[in-house]
Amino acid sequence: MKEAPESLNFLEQIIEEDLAAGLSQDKLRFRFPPEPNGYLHIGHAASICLNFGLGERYNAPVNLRFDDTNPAKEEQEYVDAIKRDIQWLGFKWASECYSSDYFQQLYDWAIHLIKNDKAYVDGQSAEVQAEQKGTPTTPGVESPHRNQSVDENLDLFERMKKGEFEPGSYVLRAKIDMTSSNMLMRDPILYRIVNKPHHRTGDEWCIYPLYDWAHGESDYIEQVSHSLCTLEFKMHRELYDWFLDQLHDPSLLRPKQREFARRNLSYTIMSKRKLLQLVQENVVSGWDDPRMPTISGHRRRGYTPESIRKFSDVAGISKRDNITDVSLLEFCIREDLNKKATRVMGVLNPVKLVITNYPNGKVEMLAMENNPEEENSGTHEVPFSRELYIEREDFKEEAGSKYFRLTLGKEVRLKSAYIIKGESVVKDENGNILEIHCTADLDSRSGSGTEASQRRVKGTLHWVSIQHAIKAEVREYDRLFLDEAPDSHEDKTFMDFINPNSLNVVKEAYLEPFLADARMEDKFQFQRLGYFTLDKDSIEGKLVFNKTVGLRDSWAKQAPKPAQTQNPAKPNTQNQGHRNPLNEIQKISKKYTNLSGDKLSAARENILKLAEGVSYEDLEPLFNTAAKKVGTRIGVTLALGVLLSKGQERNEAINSFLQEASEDGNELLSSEAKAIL
RNA sequence: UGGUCUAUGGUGUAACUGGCAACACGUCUGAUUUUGGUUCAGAAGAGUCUAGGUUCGAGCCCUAGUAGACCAACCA
Repeated sequence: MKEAPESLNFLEQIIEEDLAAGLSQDKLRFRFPPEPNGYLHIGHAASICLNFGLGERYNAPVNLRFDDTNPAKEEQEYVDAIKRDIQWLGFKWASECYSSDYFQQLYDWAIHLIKNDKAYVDGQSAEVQAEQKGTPTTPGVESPHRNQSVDENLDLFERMKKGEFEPGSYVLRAKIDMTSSNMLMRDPILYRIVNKPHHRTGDEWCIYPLYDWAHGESDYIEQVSHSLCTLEFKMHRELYDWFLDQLHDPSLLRPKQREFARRNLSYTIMSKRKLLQLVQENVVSGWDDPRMPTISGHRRRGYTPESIRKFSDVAGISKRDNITDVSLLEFCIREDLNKKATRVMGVLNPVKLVITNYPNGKVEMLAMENNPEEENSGTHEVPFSRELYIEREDFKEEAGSKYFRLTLGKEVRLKSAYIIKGESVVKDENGNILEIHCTADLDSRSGSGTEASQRRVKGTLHWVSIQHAIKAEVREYDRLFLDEAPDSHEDKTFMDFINPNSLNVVKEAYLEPFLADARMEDKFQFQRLGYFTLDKDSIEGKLVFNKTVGLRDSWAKQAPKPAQTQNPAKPNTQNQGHRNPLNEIQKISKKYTNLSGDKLSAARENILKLAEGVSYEDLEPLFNTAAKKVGTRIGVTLALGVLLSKGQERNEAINSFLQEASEDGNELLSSEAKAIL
């Protein structure tokens, strides 16, 4: 068998190259390095799946490392939540590491830098130092402390460590290059003083390393071969390498930082800081609110680990900015749940249905398939009786032929039960429907094998027996934001796009009694409605269900849209400049010579129409289009014809362009040119 | 106005050392269906940001543009 022509992402290609260049595969090692200052979200899931996926692919260890160098923001709660989420996704880390475990080593290395005259203690204020740093376009100036003696630096750093100074009074800086075009190389800070207890080291330290000093060195200590991070750290690579240059022992592996684009999802945000704001301002109920893009939010909502891993896998990894449509995530969870979820019935917006020819007091237990997607999933029993609830939207007194549901005089099947026909309605004085009366074809019971049971009717409805139904709360969710990219607007913040209707609580839904025994980990499909799972707010006798995601609904698409699902104004990240008519013409023209017949004349018409919006000033530069780009020249010729007919004066440029075109070997071009010459 | 990175259907990714742009989602048909679900069959949709160049041949190479992202926290 030939190997499948598998395509590698660019990071896998880099690793393959390193392997080919002599890196031994058993040296491969990865890490996932979250800062414990918030909960993990779906973007982190991409990074987790990437790193742990590489670990699985190359049979290499993957460390979980908490980047805990800022005691002001970090908490044990977050450490615990992060571990829980990674485990839930199904990954096992080789070692649980903490940057804080390396504080002593980092300190020793800092001393080493000072002794080599590569670092110095600066006692200027943050403002002054910022001033001296310059801007991306102007070089910085050196600190007056830059050339202090090694001994003085050693002494000051020692006293920083001992806690003799106030926060902000002194920092340790690397001595690199205040004129570098990379701002991070302008004598970056290695240590600052923070008088806050650390969640692991307590009061042991009062100086803390900054990210750049801690991260690469931690990678080095752990002998991580490939340190993968998001694109915003690209600039840090130069510093990462500089630090390693100062202390790398050639007998040890030297870590390599590479960057990939973070995963963005449409209609949500992926910033821990902003998610924290949603939590703190009570826009959501917490980090695990089912509307949150966090892993814990998705879990609570009913997503499976498999679906999130599938999503990360199918979305892939690259270096370009992206906004992945949520529909891809929704596809992944539906695909998984379709195979797993137990089919049940529940009515969220009930209206009473009376089967007038069904005996009062009679109860039948009907068999209902647990999962038609799975052979041996079995059945469970659903009680059927004279009085039922069905969804209000499933009945109309009269409707067009495209409406497959219950109307007066038309037949539909009650799922797993009988075929019924609408007969009459009972209304209150305001015209609201109180009851629907129907008759059942009593021979048509599902599975009875009778001829009537085989009859086909257009629609099938779900239902519950009123007398047997259990009541439960059902929470339905919509996207949290109304904008596709809520945090990418210059004039507005993400808070301006909060969807006021993102949560819909159905206080009293009616569910089949089977659901009374539901457990937290169960996944259900409420037939025709969507996938649901128990929420943690459930208590004995008062269940709460979360709607994970609806079923695909090709009926709803035809009907008028319920809400703001579409957002016509595309913020689109990258403007490729196809907007103006001239660009359109160029685009059409390119393939002009490949066209024939109707398509050709349509393209010609199109160009002529678009040419109405083109100015001569814009068109003229295209006169010197390369000779072999015949299509483009035809387009230009056609557009020029339109301009001339509108009164554009002929000039030398026009005449020589047309002359040349009319003599061209391509007939299409020459004839168009001759026509207007 | 400095530096770095990126640019392929509506979206996300492919295309190995150049060889007539592929896959998934989404969209639209049709069939199947006791879920307007699923499944199956099919269709439409880009000629690869622009212009020039090298080449028999360019999404891949070269040049010049354009657009977007990132960089001046004692955050990570």
